[in-house]
Parts: sequence; C-alpha cells; structure tokens
Amino acid sequence: MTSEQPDPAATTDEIRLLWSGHEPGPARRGPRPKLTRSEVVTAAVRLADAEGIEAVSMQRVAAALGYTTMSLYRYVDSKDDLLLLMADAAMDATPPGPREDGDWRAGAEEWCLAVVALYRAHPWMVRLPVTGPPSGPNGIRWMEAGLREICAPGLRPSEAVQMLLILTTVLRETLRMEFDMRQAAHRHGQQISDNESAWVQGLLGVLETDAFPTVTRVLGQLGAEEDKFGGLDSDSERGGGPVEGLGFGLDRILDGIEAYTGGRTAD
Amino acid sequence: MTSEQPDPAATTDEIRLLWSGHEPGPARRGPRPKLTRSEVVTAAVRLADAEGIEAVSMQRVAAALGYTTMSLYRYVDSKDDLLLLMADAAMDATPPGPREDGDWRAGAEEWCLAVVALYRAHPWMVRLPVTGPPSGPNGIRWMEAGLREICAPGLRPSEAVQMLLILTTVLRETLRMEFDMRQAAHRHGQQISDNESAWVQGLLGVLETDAFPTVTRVLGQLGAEEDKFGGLDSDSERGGGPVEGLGFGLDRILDGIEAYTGGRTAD
DNA sequence: TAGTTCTGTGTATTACTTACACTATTAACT
DNA sequence: AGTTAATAGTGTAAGTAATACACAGAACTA
Repeated sequence: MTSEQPDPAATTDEIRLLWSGHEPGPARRGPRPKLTRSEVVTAAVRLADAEGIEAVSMQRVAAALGYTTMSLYRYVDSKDDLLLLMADAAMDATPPGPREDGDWRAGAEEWCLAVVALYRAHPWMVRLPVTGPPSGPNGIRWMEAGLREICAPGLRPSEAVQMLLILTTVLRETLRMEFDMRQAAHRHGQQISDNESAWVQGLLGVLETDAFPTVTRVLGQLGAEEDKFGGLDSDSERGGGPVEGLGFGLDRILDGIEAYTGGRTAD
Repeated sequence: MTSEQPDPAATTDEIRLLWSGHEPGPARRGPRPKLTRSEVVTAAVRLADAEGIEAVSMQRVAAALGYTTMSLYRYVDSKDDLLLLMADAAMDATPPGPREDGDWRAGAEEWCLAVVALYRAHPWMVRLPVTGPPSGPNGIRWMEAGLREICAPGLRPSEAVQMLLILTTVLRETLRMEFDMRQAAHRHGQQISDNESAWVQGLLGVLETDAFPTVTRVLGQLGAEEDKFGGLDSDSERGGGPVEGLGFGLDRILDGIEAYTGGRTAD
C-alpha cells in the first residue's frame, strides 16, 4: 500500500492530519506516551535521508527508535499518513524572502533554485506520490513564497496556481530522473553522462533512420553538441544530468509568463 | 519492488529488452511454450486497464491467463521488466501525423491532446515510474511525432528534447493528479470540484491571513473566480479537474518557445 | 483502592515477489 | 529408434511488508 494512489480521503482529512498539533496535551489516563508524533516523523525522515525511501518501513522506523513496529500506530494511523507527515516535515527549510528590487522573474528563479536545494537535501521526496497542491504548514510556506513572485506580473489566481504547479512538477520530476540516473549509473560504476550517451548510442544502434528521421537526426546531433547551456547548477561539477540543463526549460516557461502579461509588473 | 526506483540497469538493458523481438523462433528443445511474451504483456495491460495498476500482480496476471504465477517468469525476467514492457505496449496508438500547413504550434497542441487521450485510455500509465526519455519502439514513435513539431521553430537538439520532456512531464503529472482526485472524490460520492473547493475552504479555515497573505488572497479569489479558461477538454463535461485548465499552462510554455525562437519557423 | 483508559508488545493474517527443485515434454544427436 | 539434454509449467517455501487484534501493565480518576 506504500505507493499506490493514497486515498487522500477528501482533502479535508489531509489538512486535519497536517495541521492538528497532536502535541502531548495536559494529562490523560493510562501510561504516558514515551514518544511523540514528531519524534516518529523525524526518525522516519532521518532514515529516508540516510537510506532512501524504500528503507522506510514501519519496522525500520520503529527499530531506529528502539520500539516495536506496532507501537508506531499509536502515533500515526497508517504508513500513508506517516509519508504525508514526512513530506511536510522535510520542507522545514525557509524559502527565499521577498526581493527588494521587486524583480519577480529573478525571484521566481531564486525560488526554483531553493526548491532544487530542498529536493537535493531530501532526495526521497521526489518519490512520494503527490496528491495535489500542498496542504501542510511547511508546504504552504513554500507556496506563499512562490505565489508571491509568480503573481507579481499580474496573473489571475488560478493562472498563478497553475504555473506554480507546473514549475514544481517540472523541478520534481527532473530531479527524480536525475536521481534515478545517478543511482543506476553509480551501481554500474559509471557517470550519468555515460548513461546518457549509452541511451543515445543504444537507440541509434537500433533505430532505422527512415522510420524515425527526426529522432535519429536529433540524437545524432545530440552526441555531437558541445555547448551545454549554463544551467541550474553550473557551479557544481556533477558530471551532467537532466537538472544541469533545466535552466533552459525554466527560462522558456518564465518567458511564456512574460509574453502573456506583456512585461507589466502590477496586479 | 513494484514501484521503487527500478534499476534501469544501464539504459542498454532496457533498450535490449524493449527491442528484442522475443518471438518464438524456429525450433528449440523442450516443450513448446504455450504462451508468448506479448500475450503476457497484453493480459497485464488488459488487467491494468480494467482494475488499475495495483491489481497487476504476477498472480493476477497468471490467473487471467489460466497459468500459475511462476510460469510467467519464463517470459519475463521480473515484474519490473513486465511493467516496462507494458508501458511501451500501451503506447500502441498512432500519434498525429505531420500537418500540411506546417503550423508547428498547432501541431504541438495536437500532439499534447493525443498524449492526453493516450493517458486517458490507460490511466495506470501515469503511475509507472518514468526512468527517462522513452526507449521502446512505441515510445519512440511518439517522440518522433513530438520532436517533429517542436524542432520546427528552430530549437537545438538538446533544447527540443528538453522541452518535449517538460511537456510530457506536465501532461502526465497533471493527469495523475486528476485521476487521483477523481478517484478520491468518487470514493466519497463527490465531484472533483467538491474536492477542490474542499481544499480551498479547508485551507482558508486553517490559515492565518497575516502569516500567508498571498496564499489567502489567492485562495479567496479562487473561490470567487468564475471564468474558467477553455482548456484541454472543454468538450467533455467532467466536472472540473486539473486538466481542464491545463490549456493555459501549455499555452505559456509554447509562448515561451515562440518568444525564444522569435517566430521563425525554419531550422 | 477500584475502575477505567491508554501504551507498548506479541502474534497472526494477508498479499506480494521470487528462488529452487521437480516433472513432463520435445528436439537433436547417435 | 533410442538416448540425451534443454526447456516449460508446477509446487513449495522463503523473505518482506502492512496492519488487525488481543493482552499486560501503567497511570489517572472517582
């Protein structure tokens, strides 16, 4: 049941789950709980950070805390709930604040970079099923920061929400691809670039040119192409990978917003 | 192991898997196989179409064919391989052919619509882990059709590949969200729109306005907003949902390409 | 102190993938 | 034709996982 589509059971339940403090409270009957919900969540996050999301089983989390599997269910209704809580907990970093120069586009780029950093800090996040727009306190903080920039050029509410969703989706999925590729490459003692060129070469070896003229042409040129556009993390030498080139795509999306709003900056 | 990050085991293996005909061959020793790989894959696809990807277990697929679980492993090395094969098999529909008027933008929109139709025909596809750009014969056919349009305005190879990847990502993830929401709503006997407004209302009830000024303002206006931009399937009355409004975002992305290439149409 | 309620534990159930050994089959070779 | 060797489908079992359920003991309330 881990990564099937989780029943967000009417968004309401999700919001309740993520916003209910669930702190100890004054004094109830029975034995005092030795754990707290946030301790459980923190342990799970730590485990995921260290060994990946597939290491997060109720057993492993419980073991990490020194308790039995079933004890966790006193703090969390199900594993799916735990994952939801983990996702919001992992977004505890602070998103960029408002810019002084009011340059929404630079602000949006900053925000994207921060999101990338966030995902890099907790790579397992990109593997969690995303039900929809964020609902938890931390998720909303990030949404606030993103919307603030995206709304500035004068998008309507639903437009702004949609564009922000598109940006996060692209960032998340691109990073997921990169993580997958890095992992696969690493298992084979290779670099991502090896894997990419293996894909290009492998396909070129299999495709008949006349059946797929565009693909073969593009793949052929891809191999030869030298100039990688300076991208999101040109600073770090990561041996290539999808995110490195992502700057181009993000620029196009922001271009699209600019073209639509005609460069104005009010609302 | 179903939906962990699958080891694409160097893209090469994936390509080999997807392109090796694996057809009966002349005559080998031992009992004649009673099944073929494609029969297995077809059965799995049929099962997924009918009951969703979570119904696809080796046991269910085998049962559907009237064989035992283990017999399937004569045709497929692992469940992950089966999923890979299913993904490509499900893309058997024919993508749009080249336009006569050479209007790349209209062509790209057509292509997007066709992708949406494809995903609607096999909703489980959006739940499969995507390792990277397509590698299978059918996937490449779709890539050919998409690249043909996207390349036309004069993008460089890596740029075109990236923009196409962004488009598919956005389409797939948006549809996944919609399917999730529809499913959740359905389980509670509601419409998607109910779910959406539950999200808006739920959040508004929880957020403090001054901590999240932009979000509260935007959510407030969202509730009031009347004009839904005519979107991808304004033809079908599906009671709202993410895809309905997606046209706007896609338009921005295509705007961005147009702004970049300056409206020229050659290469 | 008696009663009640809640915590953490132990056990069992269910569902899944897949390794391995076994039998029955059938082509290739003598 | 008879032998050999490879191969197809079966049965069983191991390993991992989530989680339902009952219970022992703790700690508050009356």
